[in-house]
Amino acid sequence: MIEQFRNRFQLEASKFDAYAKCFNRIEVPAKTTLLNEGEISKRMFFIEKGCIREWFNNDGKDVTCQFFFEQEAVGSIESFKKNIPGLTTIETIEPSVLWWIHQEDALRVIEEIKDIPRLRDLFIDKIFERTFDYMKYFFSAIKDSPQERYLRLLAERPEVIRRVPQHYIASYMGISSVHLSRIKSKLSKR
Amino acid sequence: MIEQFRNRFQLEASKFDAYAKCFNRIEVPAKTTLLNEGEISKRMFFIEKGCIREWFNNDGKDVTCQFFFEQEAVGSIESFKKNIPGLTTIETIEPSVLWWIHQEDALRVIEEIKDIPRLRDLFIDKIFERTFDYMKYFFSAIKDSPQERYLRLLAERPEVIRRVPQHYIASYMGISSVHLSRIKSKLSKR
DNA sequence: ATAATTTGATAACAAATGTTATCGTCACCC
DNA sequence: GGGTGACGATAACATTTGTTATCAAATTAT
Repeated sequence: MIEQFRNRFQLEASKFDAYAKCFNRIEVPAKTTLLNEGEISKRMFFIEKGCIREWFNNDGKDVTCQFFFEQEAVGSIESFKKNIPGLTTIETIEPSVLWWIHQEDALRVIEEIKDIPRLRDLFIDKIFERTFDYMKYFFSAIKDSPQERYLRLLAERPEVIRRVPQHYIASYMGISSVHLSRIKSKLSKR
Repeated sequence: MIEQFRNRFQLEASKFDAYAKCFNRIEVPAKTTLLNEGEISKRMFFIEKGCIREWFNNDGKDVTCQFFFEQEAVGSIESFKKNIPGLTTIETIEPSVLWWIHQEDALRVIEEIKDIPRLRDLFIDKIFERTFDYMKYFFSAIKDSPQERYLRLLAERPEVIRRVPQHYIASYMGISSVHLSRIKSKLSKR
């Protein structure tokens, strides 16, 4: 994991090592809560192995708002800067191997990165990508039927379909698990 | 308009004037198409007065994806860097006074801005804000009923309700105009 | 191994939402 | 000032989606 980052960002060795010290490796079983509103000191996670979902409580029902897999960062910059949407809970779906960093360290690293043009541009691109993603999700939500959205998810993020329990996917799609089951059944009859 | 920007960004006079030269003022009637897939050279607009909607064609129906009002920028950075979602059309809803800039000029200004820490941070904050907005829209789409989303729109962006024709709002909410009419009627009966 | 829990499919019924059509009002154009 | 089209309300009916309940299979815990 560490080596991947070293290659990816090409920092000077001393600086990289300083950053690397901030990261802690943990292994956790499935259904482990990593972050919730109770916690005061926030953390950010990188997934070496496993799969995570982010969700929040809406009138007693959980609404899943995102899934994360290997090589992705969770508990990310957005929720660091503001708390949106309200406070979310992050928990593992599969047994996972994670690297975590304190929020303050992450923010400090980001501030330093902003002065290195190459990394700054990389950072800005990452934010843009995230913006595009959420634009896509939003547009898809208003223009596509649930069945179309399921097919889109299957095409664009097959990992989600393969690895995530179906009722979480239904919640993420904003439909009932019964309805998702019907969609699958209808599709399989072709 | 120009003076507002001068105050907002506090650039050196010479640089500011160079930028200012790139902007062109136009006045257009309602329902004017400002940008569509036919156009090769793209433009970006700032609204001095009026109101704009952005939409795209989805199987023969228009889907409205956003509304813009005074002091907002349209045809923005996102669609400059990538073309998402596909190509959108931008048209005025009300008679409007606009300032436009060539895409290339806008990109050049942005590149220069990245080296001025204060403006760079402003720029990054703007992108973040946009990301948060679309996250909120997406989450609201999966967790709230159409009626709740209407009330949210009324609370958070009353301008949209006041100034935009209802069938555009319905399209933006991803519901039929009949259904939106029913929601309003139901709410007014309380 | 057995029990308990989670997951997913299905049916029956209820509620929400879409579609099509009709009508009235209002603004705009000649 | 009469026509035209845009806008919005409403009704009737069709379709989609949610809810609740039940069952079976798979997974996990003891």
